[in-house]
Amino acid sequence: MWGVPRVSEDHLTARREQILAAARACFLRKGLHNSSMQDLIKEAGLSVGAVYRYFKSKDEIIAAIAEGVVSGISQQIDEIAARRLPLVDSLGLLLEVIDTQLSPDGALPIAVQIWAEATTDPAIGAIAHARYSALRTSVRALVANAAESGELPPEADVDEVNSAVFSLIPGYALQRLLIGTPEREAYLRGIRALITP
Amino acid sequence: MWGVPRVSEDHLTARREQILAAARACFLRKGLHNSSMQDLIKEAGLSVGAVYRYFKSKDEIIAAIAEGVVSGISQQIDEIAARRLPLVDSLGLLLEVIDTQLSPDGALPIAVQIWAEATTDPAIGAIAHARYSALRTSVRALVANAAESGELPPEADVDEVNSAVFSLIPGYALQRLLIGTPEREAYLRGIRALITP
DNA sequence: GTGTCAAGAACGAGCGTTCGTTTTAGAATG
DNA sequence: CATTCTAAAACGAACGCTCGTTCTTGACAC
Repeated sequence: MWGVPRVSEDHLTARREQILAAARACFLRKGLHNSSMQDLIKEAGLSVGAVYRYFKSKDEIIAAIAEGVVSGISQQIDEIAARRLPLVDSLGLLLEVIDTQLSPDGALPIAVQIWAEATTDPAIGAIAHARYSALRTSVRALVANAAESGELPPEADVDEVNSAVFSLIPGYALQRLLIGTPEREAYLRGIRALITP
Repeated sequence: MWGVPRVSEDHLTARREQILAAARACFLRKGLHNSSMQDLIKEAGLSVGAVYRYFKSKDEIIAAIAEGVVSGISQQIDEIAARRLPLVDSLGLLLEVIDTQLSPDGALPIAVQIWAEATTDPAIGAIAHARYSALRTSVRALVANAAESGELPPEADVDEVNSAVFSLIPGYALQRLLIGTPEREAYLRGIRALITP
């Protein structure tokens, strides 16, 4: 027969999240591959056996983190798009979201590590592909709004323009992560000057 | 009397480059941390001792690769800037350069791995900072040209605009690496539509 | 008893690195 | 030119250690 669950399902997902949170903390501090299982087991305050009950390998933990790393950002972009503001204003709000994720406990430093992993590990590559596409699709709504409100040339292709607009997001994040500049407002002024010459 | 170099200096730098080339090949295939010293020693066709004569640790090899990974690109950007073409035309040429570096043996897949390492390793972080800044400065010449030839609003700040323009380069590279799109020409049309509305 | 769940000792594999030894290049010598 | 000599260069077995993972054990709820 099947055993009756000893603990609530909430407890189980909470444990899972506890492990993932510990893993994120370790990966942020030491990187995906310089964090040992022992590191993140200790960080989670659990035992080896407990962790291996919820994830059957380190790769599975990495994959789970890759799955979740930008889901919050996607949501927030959708909310911004729903407000149907002018393109540059939307981008301003979007950059605010990015700024909150640039901190040492934000999603973006881990996202960069996932990208690196994606270039050599097909399983992570597939996840990164899916998540990055989803982000790109969320931003597309901003560009579609701009096209409808006449901010773009009538013959402009929304997908093509979106490729360029979307670049501004990881481009900003990478500059901030690697060289610390520019400030959000300065970056926004740069965009404004570029797109309305 | 005293010993003189037993082999030519060319031989020594050639050996060094042989090791770095092998390391690049391994890192491309398996990533920085999933490539063992034995992997890249075998790839180089040398012995353990030979490799450790030229580099005193794996970290030193990684640092050496980080130093050199985008130097070729910087040069090519400078050449494009010297031609003083309209901004979008320069970007077109620049994207051609990027395309050549996107292939599985190009510099960019390794650059992404370096970025990831930079977020957790201060030594690599400093190198990445320097190299990324240099790239950004090279692109700045393109924007400065555009400002001089009246392609930008007179009050535009070149550095601020450059932050935005520069984003278009890693932004393109990341989209190509992670999701395979867009084509260069489509991307360029998107930029054109965005900046001349 | 019969099952789940957690604990942590134990394991083999593989890691980066060291080091004593062998080979080799080429100047010195006659 | 032939030989000797020596430090540089290359070699690769061996080392200590840490890795990710498995397995045995037992506590606790039915």
